[in-house]
Formats: sequence, structure tokens, C-alpha cells
Amino acid sequence: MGFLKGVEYLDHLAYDSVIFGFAGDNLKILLMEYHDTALFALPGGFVQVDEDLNEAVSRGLAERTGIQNVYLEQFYTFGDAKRNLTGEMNKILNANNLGDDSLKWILNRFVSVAYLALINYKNVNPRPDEISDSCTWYDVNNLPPLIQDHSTIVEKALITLQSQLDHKLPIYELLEEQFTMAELQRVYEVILNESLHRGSFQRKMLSLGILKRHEKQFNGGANKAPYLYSFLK
Amino acid sequence: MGFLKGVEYLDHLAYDSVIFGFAGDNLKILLMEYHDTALFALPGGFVQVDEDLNEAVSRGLAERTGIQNVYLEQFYTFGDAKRNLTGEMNKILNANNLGDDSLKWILNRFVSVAYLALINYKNVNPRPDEISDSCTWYDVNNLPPLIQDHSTIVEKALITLQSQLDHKLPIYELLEEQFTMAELQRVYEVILNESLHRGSFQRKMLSLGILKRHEKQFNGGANKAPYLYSFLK
DNA sequence: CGATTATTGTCGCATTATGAGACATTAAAG
DNA sequence: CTTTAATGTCTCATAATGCGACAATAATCG
Repeated sequence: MGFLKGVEYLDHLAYDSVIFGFAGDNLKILLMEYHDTALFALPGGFVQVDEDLNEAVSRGLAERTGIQNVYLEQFYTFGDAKRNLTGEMNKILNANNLGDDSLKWILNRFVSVAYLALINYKNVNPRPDEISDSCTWYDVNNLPPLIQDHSTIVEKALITLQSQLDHKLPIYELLEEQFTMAELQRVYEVILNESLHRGSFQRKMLSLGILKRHEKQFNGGANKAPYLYSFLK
Repeated sequence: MGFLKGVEYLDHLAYDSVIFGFAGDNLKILLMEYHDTALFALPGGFVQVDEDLNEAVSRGLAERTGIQNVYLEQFYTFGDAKRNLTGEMNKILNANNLGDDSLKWILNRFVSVAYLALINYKNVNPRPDEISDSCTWYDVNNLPPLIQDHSTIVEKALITLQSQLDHKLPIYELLEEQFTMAELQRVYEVILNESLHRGSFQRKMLSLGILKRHEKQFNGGANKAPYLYSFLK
């Protein structure tokens, strides 16, 4: 077993989370940067000995972003034998003066369960943990180099997001409570990475019967004002 | 770490596989029954310390069915804290005179990665392992009670199968090299659990351009003989 | 104050996909 | 030769989708 600050964790098992947000017409994810290193990683963590796996992920997400009751979806478990943090983590531990033997277990091989979450960009209060000094949003199309196989994890998360977009993913988490049709279309376009026909998109969305129309929004532009919509609960 | 016959395994980590076959117009899965118990379980196993997770599953499947190069898809990782085999496994170990302490680790909490496979019913040579005396096909709609949460795992496998049927799953593994349109339709109907319109199904399949038409099959029936088809490679 | 501009809501049309029934074909049995 | 049952294909109605067009409208500009 591994111990971290007096808590016992399952050895060889971790989770990583790909946390999506939407801002400035682009899809973002949360990344951590470790103190005094140029190493970026997905926010992840370990599973306590008597803790549900899903609970562990919720807990970690709450600790890092301050938000709770998030839509979390498990999408793949990465289990290659050579998945370990030797090298990178040595650098991190040294930079943080944590080089004692009690943390050696962190250098073991880890099987990692990957989750994705869709959250509202504005609701987040990214908080660094003890060994990372920033937890910041990055444009998903312009990520820094990530440690280990974290780039692969992000890729797989994106593919999952795309394939499940029409089925069950609660896209509304990404937007404000109320939004325009153009904003909603932009979310779809960014996730699918393709442009959609405006008329068809609007017709399709309205035909689904999942949107409620509200007051028009006078946005100050020299044009017709759009309606605001929200998702029916 | 856990030891089994001199090999070292990752503790707290297991896999379970839902192996689908098709025979007699029905979808089947492989189940193991333990010696001298009435306990049925999905074929599963453990991951060696220096072994890729995917490798472990392939290895286990080859050991139990004799077939290799199977399409294996990971679909979920079950990680509830109370997932353990206390009770059931005690019964199994006692029935097999394996009640010594060296196997105590098997009673721990296990996080299990679940895989599904589609294989050709006829190619399989189910082989029991040391502690299970049968590894047999069961109709998926008529399963015996399964240990632990294995029924839940089967359910989730079925849902995954259904949702991915049109996208990427290599259904052809379930059939012979050549097959009739009626047989193919039956596979779809069994997986989707609904009947399909014959004309529409045939039109759809032919329009996909993934089938090659062969000689007619004179099946001895008092009716027009169907063509045989195979999937284009 | 009227013309202009950019964006929006909606419609029409062509094309494609889908559901359902119908009809001729055909291999074997009587 | 007739009958039977399954098959290949067709037609029609309906639904879904891609794409362009048009009127409406809020702000700006002359």
C-alpha cells in the first residue's frame, strides 16, 4: 500500500481526469504544472483503500476545482506495464524536497482509470495542491507537452466526447444557464471539429424538444437580437 | 502482491471478460462453474506485475478458449469499495482444498476491468482451469445466478454491444466466413433485442458496400435459395 | 429619420434515409 | 404440375438532412 499524509491508498492504481470547459469559443481542459519543473499533467490521484473508485475521482475533482456533483464519465483504463513516473516524478519529488523513501511507491507501475468531465468554465476555482503550483485552463488544441501518456489520454477523451455527443453527454454543463443558439452551435462545432449548417442545426435542436425559449437578448450588435434558450430539466 | 503458482500479480486488480458467441439463433456467453459449488462467474483473472493489462486479458482468453487474436474491447472498470469475493471465494477455496493463507489476497477488495469479446462459437474449445470444472456457453437471456456483481457486468456489456453495433464492432467474428442475409439479420436482432424489417435490413446492408456476394446456398428447404455473403476485408 | 449592415428565425426545395407492404422468383415436396 | 415457404427486389409514403434564400430586426451611419 502507499501512504500519503497518513492516508492509505491502493497501490498500482490511479485515476486521471480530463476536465473540459468552454470559453472564448474554444474547448479547454484543466492542467496542472508542478513546482519548479516544466512538467504538465492531467489532474489525477489515488484511490483510498476503502473508497469507491468513482468517489475518489469526485473527491479529487472537488479538491481541485471546488465544484461538486459534476457529470463524470469513465472512458478508458490505461494499463500498459511500462506506465510509471520514473524520471518525471523523481524530478518533481526532488524539486519539492520529498525525496524520502516513504513516497517511493509513487514510482511504481500504475494502472490508471481515466474520466472526463464537462463543467462550466466560470464556476471553477482551480486550486493547486501541495506539489503543483498551477492548475489552469489550456486550449485543447494548444496544449503544452504532457508527462507520460497523458496526451494519449486527452486524445481518447476527445474521441469519446465526439462519439457520445448526440447520445447522452450533458453538454449544458459547458454553457451558462441561458445561451443563444449560436453559442450552442459553437460548442458542437468545437467538439466535433467541423462547421455545421446554421439552419439545419437550429431545426434539429428545436425538433428535439429539449430547449426552452426565453426572452430575446439585446446584445448591442447591429442586428436582430437572438433568443436565449435553456435546457429543459 | 499476490502469488499464484509462483507468479506474482498486482494486488487489488483483476479483469473479467464477457465473451459473446452466436449459435442456434441466440447470443451466448461463456461462464465458468467452480468445482463442487453452484457458483457461476465470468472468466476473469489477474494481471502480472510486468504485464500489460490488455496482454493479461488476451492471455486469459487464450488459456480458456484456445483462440487468439480476438477482438477485445474494454468497456468499463468496476471499482466499488465493497467488491470482494469474501463468502463466495471462501466456499470455492474450501471446496478445492486451497484454504491456506497464501491465497488470502484473493479475498481482498478488487477493482476489475471488464472486457467484451466477439468470437466464433465453433472455434472455441472451452477449457476449465484448476478451480473451475466447466467453462460453458449459456444463453444470454437465460443465465444462472452469477457471483458478485457479474450480472451487472453482463448487462453493461450488452448495452455497450448495442450502442456500438453500427459503429465499429466486428460482428463478423460471430458468424462463419460465409453466411446468409437472414443469419446476419438474426445477429442484429438478437443483439438489439428487436425484430427488424427484412426488406429494409437487406437494402441497408447492401448499401453499406461491405458485403461480398457469393454462390447461392442450396439449403434443402422448399424455397428459393439464399445467396451467401462475406465481409469485405 | 431613412438607408445600411449584420445576424437571426424560418421556410422551401432537393436529396437521402427509413418503414412497410407487395410481387415475382425459385428450390424442394407432394 | 402444383403447392409451399423463403428470398431478392421494388414501390410508395414518410421522415430526416443539406443547402440556399428570404424576411425580420437592432444598431449604426449618413
